[in-house]
Amino acid sequence: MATSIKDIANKLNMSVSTVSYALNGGPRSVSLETKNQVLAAARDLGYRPNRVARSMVTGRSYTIGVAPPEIGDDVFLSPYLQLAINGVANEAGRLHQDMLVFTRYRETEHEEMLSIILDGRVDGVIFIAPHFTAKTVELAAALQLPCVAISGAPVEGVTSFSINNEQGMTQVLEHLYELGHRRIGHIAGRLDMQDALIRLQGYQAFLHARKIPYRDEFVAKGQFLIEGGRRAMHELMNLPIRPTAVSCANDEMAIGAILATYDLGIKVPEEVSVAGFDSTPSSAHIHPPLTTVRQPIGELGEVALRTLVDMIEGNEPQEKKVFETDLIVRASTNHPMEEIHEGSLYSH
Amino acid sequence: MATSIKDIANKLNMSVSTVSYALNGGPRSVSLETKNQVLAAARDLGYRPNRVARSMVTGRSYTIGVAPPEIGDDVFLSPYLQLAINGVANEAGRLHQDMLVFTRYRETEHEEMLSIILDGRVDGVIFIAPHFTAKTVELAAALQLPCVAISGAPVEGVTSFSINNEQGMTQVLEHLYELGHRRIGHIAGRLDMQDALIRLQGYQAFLHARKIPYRDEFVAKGQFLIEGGRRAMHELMNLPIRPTAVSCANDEMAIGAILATYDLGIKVPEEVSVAGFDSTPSSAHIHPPLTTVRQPIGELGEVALRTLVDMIEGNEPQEKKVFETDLIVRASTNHPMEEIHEGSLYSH
DNA sequence: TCGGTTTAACGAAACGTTTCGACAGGTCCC
DNA sequence: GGGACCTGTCGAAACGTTTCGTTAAACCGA
Repeated sequence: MATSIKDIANKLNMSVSTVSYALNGGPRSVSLETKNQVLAAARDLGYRPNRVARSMVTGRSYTIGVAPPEIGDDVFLSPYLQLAINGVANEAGRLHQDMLVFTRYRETEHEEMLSIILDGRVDGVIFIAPHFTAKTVELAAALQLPCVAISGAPVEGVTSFSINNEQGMTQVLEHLYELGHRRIGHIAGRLDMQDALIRLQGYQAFLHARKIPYRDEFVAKGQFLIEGGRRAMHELMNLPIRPTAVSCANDEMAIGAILATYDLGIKVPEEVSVAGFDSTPSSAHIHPPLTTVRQPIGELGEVALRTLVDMIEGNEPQEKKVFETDLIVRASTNHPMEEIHEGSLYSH
Repeated sequence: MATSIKDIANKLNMSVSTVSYALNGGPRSVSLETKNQVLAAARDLGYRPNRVARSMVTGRSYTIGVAPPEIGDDVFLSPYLQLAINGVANEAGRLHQDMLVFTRYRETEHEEMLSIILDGRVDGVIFIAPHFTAKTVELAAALQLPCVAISGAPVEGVTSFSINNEQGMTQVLEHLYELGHRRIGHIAGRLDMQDALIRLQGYQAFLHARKIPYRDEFVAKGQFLIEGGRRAMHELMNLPIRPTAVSCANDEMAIGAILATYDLGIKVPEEVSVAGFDSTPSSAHIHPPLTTVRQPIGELGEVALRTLVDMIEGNEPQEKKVFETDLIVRASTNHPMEEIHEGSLYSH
């Protein structure tokens, strides 16, 4: 067995409380001599404090929970999650918190999930991109568990951090519009996730504002995945009348879309412009490099963690915060070809 | 306060032990009537078991620790770590283990790190790509803590999972050699990490076996990072006599190397071949797509976790396992140009 | 010298579980 | 009808801490 505070107490013929005071430097004082004895004995015996026992009495674990979106296996392959978790981890390190990742989200219902979250191991939870169909976040918040969400849009009654999705969509569509595009397609993400839905709505709103008729066939679904984007792009490019530009709801699908253009021998951006969303690292390396919308995902993670720790410390939670986006123009977007070669895009 | 087992006992005028038996279905039997009463009361009171208290007495937390390599901020941006952790998380979910990520590695010395690891929150630890200069792994193993390492090479006295780095290097260098390359450069990783060192040694061994003289200036250091690879490639391409092919110790540096060729207006693979190592997702998307060595990082993570849980359950640890690698040939490598245009590579 | 404060230490309760020893009552079998 | 055995329950100890109430001694100023 590992050595405990009691072993030290026995060895030195002291009470455990004295040893505890000596080890922690409080809350009562001990004589310098005692303190040195205890420290020496602790070293000799290879004592290591048991944080589980401590957290039983203090109620603090200095560990925060991270709940990824329920997307089955391979959650950690999502660049979005990677960036968010990286931000959380960076800030957690600074604030001396460890990070408990719940790996069993997928197989659980709200009740079971809540039990996992509330079982005492963590002081609070960060939900990353929760499905808005899942009510776990709201329930957890209602049960007084400190928690925050990084999500597509503010969550009712929960401290949440999101980006201005409408703004981002407007930026990228405005860019395409100004390049001269009028037939703009959209590859949508998982529509059970806030970001996907709001970006699609932003797309529709933009068309409406510009008085461009909405065509159902110009919207394809890509599930936020590379392969989904690839399939969706095949669909769009096989239409009798193709879009001249495609805005994708995330970079992974945009990468898939570009891979589809390789398949089909279509040139980007000469024959079709492709834009992404998120500004993941890969977006800069694909050929051609992606025009995309930068959202400060890592920063969201950092701020979310900082706020969560704040809430745990007992401070008033802020209600929400919305981050701004930037357009990053790279080589995957340009003027539509028909301005140069009239009609050439109608080929099938 | 959250409701406890004692609240249920009070409400029903039972002893806590009976309630515990009813809730857990053992180890003693309870009457069906009692059981139903307890279950109903638990539901009514919103009871959730406190796993911290349970793990105090059982000694099991059903949580495994993940210790990333000590590489400062932005650990989660490393594709290698992402793939490994993804594998660990997948398998952890299946085996009902949560994953505690230690975020404070960087600021701690062995002793402090050990205290964090051994503080009772985890049943065992997976070390991912530990520096071989850091002795934390060995110390943890010596202290009887179940632990495994995913690392560049087997670690003395520790159950470890690694890939056959020599094999991988031989595969990629053989490929370049057969394409006709004789002036082969190498961009090395962080030489305080096993993988980097062994790959460099593999490079040297290959040259020796092929009787190609080793040139110091053909080896540049890239720290396993994109920017490092880019800088290193600039160095190599500015040599009076350039290598005609460059093997990089990981894909990120290879991507950096390709970015460098963009900077310099050098064509890949026409003027210089570039090969990576790891087969990360991005390697397939960079232009041109990277020839690289596939190592089953995710699988390593899965097997490591499964083995760790096995050890926790008390089974004999296996000593180590070495995984095989495959060469993936893509468009970034080809015959050296000088076979076609003699001497053209000497231009500076 | 005396009351009051400070310092140092002890013992015990508490956190929420699990599980062992004990015991009462019932059933079974020869 | 008496031991052996099972079933259901209780009380208490244990896990390793922190911290409160208490006490005894030392110290201080008037």
